Amino acid sequence: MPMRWCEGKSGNWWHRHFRGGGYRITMPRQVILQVLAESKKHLSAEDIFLRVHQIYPNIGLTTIYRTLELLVKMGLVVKFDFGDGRARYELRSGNGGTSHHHHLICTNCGRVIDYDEFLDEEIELIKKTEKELARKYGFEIKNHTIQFYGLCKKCNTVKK
Amino acid sequence: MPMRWCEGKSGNWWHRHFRGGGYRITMPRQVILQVLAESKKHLSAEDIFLRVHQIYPNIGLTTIYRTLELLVKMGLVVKFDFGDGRARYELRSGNGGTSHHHHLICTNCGRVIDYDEFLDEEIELIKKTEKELARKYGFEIKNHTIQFYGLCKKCNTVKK
DNA sequence: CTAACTGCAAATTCTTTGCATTAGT
DNA sequence: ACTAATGCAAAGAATTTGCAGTTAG
Repeated sequence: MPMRWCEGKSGNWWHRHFRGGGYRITMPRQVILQVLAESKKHLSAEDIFLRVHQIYPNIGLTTIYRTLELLVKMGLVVKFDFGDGRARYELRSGNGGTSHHHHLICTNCGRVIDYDEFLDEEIELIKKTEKELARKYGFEIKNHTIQFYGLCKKCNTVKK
Repeated sequence: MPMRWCEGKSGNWWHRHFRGGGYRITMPRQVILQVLAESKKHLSAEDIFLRVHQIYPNIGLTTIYRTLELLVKMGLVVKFDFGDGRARYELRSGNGGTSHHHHLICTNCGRVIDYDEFLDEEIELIKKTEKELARKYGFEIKNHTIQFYGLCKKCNTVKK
């Protein structure tokens, strides 16, 4: 029904991930991925549910959770915790390439900024650290997060 | 009753934080801080509750939560989320000095390792980034986290 | 066809809140 | 004494689970 979004003749870029894992390509999954792809930034399960609901009203919240869990397991989506009790989800950078997720979070109002300062240095350090951690602890590292917490300009002046 | 832990004649190091903020020094708070100081590493509210309970059985879980909230607000404790739906708490490094909290988390079994590779570089980069973010976005940065997620050696071989 | 997927409702789990009581200062 | 702090029970919120019906391959 919807589905008009960067699809090749043989399906979308993520189809192989599904086929390969023996997972079925269903309408809910397509819509959820579409929503994630369109609005990219740290959505909560409920955010996703609401947007998905507009496109395809039959999809339940449970399916959102189950699909997100699958997508995270497959590595297509990253799950975050900003400390407000609800998880956020973000599609991994388009296709290949390591994705980086750097957030600046206001602990008072919950505002989240995606920053991009010193990314190159950061990425270099992360890579190095990842390699060393993998070697030393035998971990297979899948992902990482870097987050700064504090008070945004507004909350800082209002001084609650 | 308990309280035999690095206290000067005029009270523990954290007393001034309490007095200064107009907060009372109560038994639950003392015990909770003792537990945090003794076992340092990423405890959940329930972990803390259980240990506190052994020392002083009357303290309720609610008080644990309320005290932790206060301690976080005061900056004495750092709150973490490792993605398993329960928050973890850690006492900030002893006294002064910026504390750094670096974790390597197995997404399968939940094991958490505190790593210490490339800390100097990391700290330097963090400092620089913090300064820049404060300048650019007007944030007053209070804290940060760096976490790596992946499969630990065991979970990786068992290949679930 | 048949096993994976879905939706609903109920259940869990973690955390917060209301309120009467207790205890620092 | 005056209030902050506590404990209990109940409420809330996010996420998970059981199960019968649905659908992709």
